[in-house]
Amino acid sequence: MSKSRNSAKASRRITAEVIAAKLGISAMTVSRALNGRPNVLKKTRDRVLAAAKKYGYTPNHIARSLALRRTETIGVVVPEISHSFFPEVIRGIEDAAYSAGYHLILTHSAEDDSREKDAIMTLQSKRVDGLLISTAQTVTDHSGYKETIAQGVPIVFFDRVVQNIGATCVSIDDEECCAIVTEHLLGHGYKAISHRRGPRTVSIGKARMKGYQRALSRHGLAVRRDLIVQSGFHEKGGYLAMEKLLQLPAHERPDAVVAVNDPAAFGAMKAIQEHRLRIPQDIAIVGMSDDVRAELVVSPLTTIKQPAYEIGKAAAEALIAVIEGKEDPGRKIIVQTELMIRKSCGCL
Amino acid sequence: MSKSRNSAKASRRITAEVIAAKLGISAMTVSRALNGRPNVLKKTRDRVLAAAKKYGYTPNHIARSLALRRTETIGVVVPEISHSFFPEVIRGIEDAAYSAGYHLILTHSAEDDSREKDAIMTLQSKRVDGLLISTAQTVTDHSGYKETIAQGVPIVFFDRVVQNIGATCVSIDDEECCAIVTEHLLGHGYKAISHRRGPRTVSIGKARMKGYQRALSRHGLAVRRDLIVQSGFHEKGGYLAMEKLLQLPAHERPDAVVAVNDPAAFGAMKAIQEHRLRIPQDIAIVGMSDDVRAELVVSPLTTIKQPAYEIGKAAAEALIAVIEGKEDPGRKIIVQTELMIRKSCGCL
DNA sequence: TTGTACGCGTTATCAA
DNA sequence: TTGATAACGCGTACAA
Repeated sequence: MSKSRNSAKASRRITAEVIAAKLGISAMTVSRALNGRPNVLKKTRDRVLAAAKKYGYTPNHIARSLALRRTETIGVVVPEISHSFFPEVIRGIEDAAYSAGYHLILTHSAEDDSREKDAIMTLQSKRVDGLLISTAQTVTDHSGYKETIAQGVPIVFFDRVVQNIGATCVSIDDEECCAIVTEHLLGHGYKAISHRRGPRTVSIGKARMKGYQRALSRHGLAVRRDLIVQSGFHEKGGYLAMEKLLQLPAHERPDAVVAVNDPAAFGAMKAIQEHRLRIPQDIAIVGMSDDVRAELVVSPLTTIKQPAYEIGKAAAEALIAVIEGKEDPGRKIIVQTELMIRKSCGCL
Repeated sequence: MSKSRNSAKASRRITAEVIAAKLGISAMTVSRALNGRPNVLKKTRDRVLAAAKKYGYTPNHIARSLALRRTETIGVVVPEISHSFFPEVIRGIEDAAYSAGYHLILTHSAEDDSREKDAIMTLQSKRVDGLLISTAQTVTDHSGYKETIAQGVPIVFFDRVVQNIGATCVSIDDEECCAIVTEHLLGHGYKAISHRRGPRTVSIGKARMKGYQRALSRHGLAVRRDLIVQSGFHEKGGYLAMEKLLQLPAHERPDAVVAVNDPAAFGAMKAIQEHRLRIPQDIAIVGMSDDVRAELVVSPLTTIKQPAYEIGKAAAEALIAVIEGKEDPGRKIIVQTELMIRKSCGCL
């Protein structure tokens, strides 16, 4: 009976032990009752439940996590939050997590390598049960991911993935999708098709580039290096890349453009319009990702619709399955897409 | 020396104690070194840092949180994630939290009362240091919030706020903003101005309604009940409400519409166009929130720009200040807005 | 400057 | 069915 014990007693925060004392039972029984364990007398369980409600007892998950070495929490790392694609993905993640009783710690890397690394480290410190990552553009070194996996924290990549390092990957078939839009243009007679390519370091940039090339080869067309310009994933890059291309003499200009994603396409469209050229009559253009703005711009954009919500949901479900040992890591999950034909490709 | 201790040693997870053992010092010194406490020999600190890196030691924040009774984590509850407004708010929150060394647990209520309650409870179980909430539409009872605050968990409401219960509130001046757009229409000669009002249970719905009425009164116009129709916050509601209004005989129809927000305005616009009426010539319309689509629709929407990012940032900063005892709870923070004049109001 | 003992609130384990 | 004890891994307070 130390004095500190006495003085604290009055304002003591309610813990399982406090409830137990009120009821003249042990903390262990309180814990068992609240967790729905079978080995508790129904009568005892009812008394515990009533007391818990009466005193407003909320079990301390932190202590629980420490004892169980499980937090029922998933760490999420996205490169950006505002881009309309990610909020939908996050919604899918949240829904799946909620159903399974997991919570989300959300971080964003702002496309920055070191901030991503930092986020992953802190998330590990917080002992998340697993990680859901879409890589930042500047990431080139994958050893950090491997280390994390080696330490027993499973990773599921989505959208921007890193394959063959033991992590499950969820994405669309980027190569195939880009081949589809490119073929769509080829099928309508376009010959000089240009590509606004994405960053070389990001998986989807590389894959889409491949798809573009594959489509051309399949139609017996040579790949013209001068028609491939790096643009990044944003409007500005798309605009600048298109500007550059429009400096070419008229007969060398492309008659169509495959942009790595919709924002890049919007930028390119702006450049085309500023040059007083018409879409699709003078230059046709297609994008990828089905941004909300795609159907609203002056010449509605033909694009590939990515089911963002489904990607998030599938990724979270896969991660939880791995966490709970119901599934092995390293799977590749491909989510289905849809070609949205609008006016910008000139075939309507 | 129990046997379990021996057998576990080999695969033991690296803790401060493990690092300490390797170095022949105590766990406490490791802790001190890693937390940058002054009372550690520089030489010792360097050895600890090196060993930590070598063995890939990441301090266990869960244990730390338990000991400190602080998690450095903020719980966020938003009614929806996809609506373009909230992602920007979340980005602001994340940035402010990141700078201050806090993490975010993100939940969404899906506009559902009980799901929100559930989220708040679990968040409290996870012992977040504070809560950032934008209320769900169906919430009518505020006693849950009060209880949470009484238990010592500070709340900051943003956008959809609950005033006078001891929580800091961050929002735009909804009443004033709605008065401004309404006055803008009145100033350009519109007489029969209709309102697509929001849900009665949500603070911003009520405040905007008031602003609309105030502007009318100020111009000596009576409020016509038949021109006020509830629409909710979404396109569909805006559409249905407008449909209803267009059933009125032509001379009783409004010549302008003040929508509670942009999505509701889009819905209304759709209805107007389906009736082959022109915007703004036949019916002018203004919104509120500056959705990304506002400037892209056929008749670009005049609206109030809400600085979503700033709202999130201000809310997170205020919460952290309260958590760290640097500020008292209960403040009202008003974020500045901007009137974006486009074509839909007919004054360009 | 460094180490020891103990508490944070829960659960696993084993005994009753 | 229930209880006592010892972890989980860290930080505080005090002693050395």
